[in-house]
Amino acid sequence: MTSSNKVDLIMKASLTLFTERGFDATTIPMIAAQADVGTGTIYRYFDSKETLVNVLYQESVQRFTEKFKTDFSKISVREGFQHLFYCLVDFTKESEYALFFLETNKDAYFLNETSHKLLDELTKMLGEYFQRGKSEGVLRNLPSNVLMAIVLGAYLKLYQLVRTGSVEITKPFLKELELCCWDAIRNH
Amino acid sequence: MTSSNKVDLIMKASLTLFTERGFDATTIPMIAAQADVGTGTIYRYFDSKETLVNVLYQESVQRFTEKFKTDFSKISVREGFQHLFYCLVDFTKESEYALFFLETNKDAYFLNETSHKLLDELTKMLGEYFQRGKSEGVLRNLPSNVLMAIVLGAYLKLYQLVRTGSVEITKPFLKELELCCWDAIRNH
Amino acid sequence: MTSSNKVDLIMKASLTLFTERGFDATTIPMIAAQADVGTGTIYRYFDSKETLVNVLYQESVQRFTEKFKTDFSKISVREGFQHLFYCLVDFTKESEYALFFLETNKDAYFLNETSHKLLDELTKMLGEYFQRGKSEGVLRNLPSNVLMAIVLGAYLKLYQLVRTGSVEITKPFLKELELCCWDAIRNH
Amino acid sequence: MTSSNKVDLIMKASLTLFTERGFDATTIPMIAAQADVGTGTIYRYFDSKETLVNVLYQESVQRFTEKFKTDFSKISVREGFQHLFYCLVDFTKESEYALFFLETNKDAYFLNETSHKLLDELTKMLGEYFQRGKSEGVLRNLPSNVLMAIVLGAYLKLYQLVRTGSVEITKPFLKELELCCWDAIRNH
DNA sequence: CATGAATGAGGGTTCATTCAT
DNA sequence: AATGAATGAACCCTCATTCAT
Repeated sequence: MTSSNKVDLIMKASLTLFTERGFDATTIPMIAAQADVGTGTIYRYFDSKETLVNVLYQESVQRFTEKFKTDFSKISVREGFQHLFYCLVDFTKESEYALFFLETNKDAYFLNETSHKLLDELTKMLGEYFQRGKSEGVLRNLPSNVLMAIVLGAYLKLYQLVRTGSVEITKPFLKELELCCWDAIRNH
Repeated sequence: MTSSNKVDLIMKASLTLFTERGFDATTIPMIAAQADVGTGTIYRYFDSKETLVNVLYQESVQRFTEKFKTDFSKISVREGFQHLFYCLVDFTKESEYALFFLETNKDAYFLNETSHKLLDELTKMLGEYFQRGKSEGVLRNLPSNVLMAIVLGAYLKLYQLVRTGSVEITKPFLKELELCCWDAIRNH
Repeated sequence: MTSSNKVDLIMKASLTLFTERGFDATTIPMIAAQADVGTGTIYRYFDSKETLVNVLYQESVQRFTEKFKTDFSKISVREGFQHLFYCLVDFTKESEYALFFLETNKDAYFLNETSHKLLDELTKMLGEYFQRGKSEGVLRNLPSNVLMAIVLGAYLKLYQLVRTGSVEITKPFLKELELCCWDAIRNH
Repeated sequence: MTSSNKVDLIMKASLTLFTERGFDATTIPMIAAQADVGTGTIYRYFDSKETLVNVLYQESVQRFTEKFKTDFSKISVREGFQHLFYCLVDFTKESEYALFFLETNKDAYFLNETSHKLLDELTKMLGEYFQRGKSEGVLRNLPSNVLMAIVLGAYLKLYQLVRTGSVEITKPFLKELELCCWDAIRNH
């Protein structure tokens, strides 16, 4: 009933396909078939395939950024990490394909300026958290982007296993995973 | 010796381009230009673009597998991990693009059965190592593929930073990274 | 009266756009926007884009034919030519784009039989006039369609200059032009 | 045997189709079929459909300009006109479709800067001729572009009749036509 | 052996036309 | 009656693949 019904179908289909096959291997006819709309319909809502992928990317980054925002001054570095980790978990729970922006290399040729800007914003927020952790001596003294890469890279690869059904998510499992990642970056 | 020269040129060019731009965004003329051969020449040595990418993938996996093979009975779990980690380091040192097979999702549509089989072989070897670690109580009690995902995911994402020049590799840096990864999966 | 209002809007918009951009470069949405109606509305009044262009063409030819009709027996060949010339002038004065049917090559692929028939009717009338002029020895002894082509071709090309603003129309200017054309075809 | 064999086929086919049906109504598959080449082949030699039409246009204008160039100081205005007229005749004799640039409105959206420049060059040459004619009092005192429009418009419309086979060209016929056009613009 | 000109299937995209509202 | 969202055929163009040289 909502006018954006078709838009949602298209975005959901695109997100899945882009994540599974990549931008270039995903064709507009594929998306149209998956979304059960005509190919022309996609162009009623998105100027081009590139626009579509950027909208998707930006929407993902923004939702994650929103979710991640919190008053870090009120929580410890340890709690901050738990917050980050369960943001990732919640985010991927909403959609198996939501971490699309993590799979996409940030210098992918199809990303536009807005996409870069939004990612930079998120990166900055994450960077500030990691910086504080290092200042307090709680986190390893490695560049923030390295700490991020370790956590996000590990989680991403892990979630690919979830998608293929090789691994099932349970509460205790998540708890242990969180510990893994935390142990990877904290000072011992 | 003479003709295999061209094969090498083609494979090196392909590896770089596939890793940098992805399989679909890389065209045969691009590879030919980069390798400084005619487009037709590529087809003299490889049946198709898909064949080429699979040969490349398999060659990568095999070289890595070969490098990884060692008599684990003679070393501790801790030493085994160091072996694994420095295999990754050595491998990427040979070519920035060598980890192509790690960047390629294992259910990528263009991988054929042989590629899957060779990857499975490597996975099995890695699995055995992780299994032993768990049996000895040294590693966390998580599925082996999860432990692998954490280590490889982290290293892979990290190496993407190296390729973009955001991070520089030094000996002490590698040592700390190795510890990160080890701390992520070992029992505390 | 009410619904024909929309028809008029659509036809006026079409005439302008078809003349300015050509049949193929003019889209139905363009016409709809220019006429300030919905795209669907155009199809309420015209079966198809081809129907529309033919109705337009026929209407133009018919209006011109009506204007051109006169009792030639009462006027001289010279006066007849002035009549023809000022028919062209009046016609273009009504709308800069009215000569659409002259700009359209008569073997344009989109013209249907009715359009051809109506043009033939006009051609016949013009032909009779030119024939008489030749019989009386006033006009050059060239095929009538040739005499027509000279006059119409010259006037048409001239009017394109008017549309681009390169030339301004004044009474004395028109008088001289008329003489040009007359001198082109009369016997000297 | 010449390497430009295919280029010639494509250009000839394009010229015909663009002239007969217009730029927009002519599709690349049509041109390919007419030229008896694959669609891809066209893109080996021409960047785009727009490039193709511009090359064609420029080639036409240049060949005509070359033909038209002469030492006007050595001939009278009357002789100059004969030169112009028989340039048109020769030009169209080489190919029925050679006057493509006359059929194309000079503000057609697909013409690029080079095309405009070349046409301006020709226009300037023609303008100088007409100017001289007016200075000497031989030609009517009308703007040069008007005099041009009359002659070129008349000839163009005339040649469309030739293409449809409605009119046959003979030497005496041409001689009379030349007189028609001359009488249209000369001072009486 | 090596090449690159030639090809056509299939990609992204547009737009004439339909139809539910 | 009027609309414009939805559609898919057909556009322009690319590129994996072939083959004559």
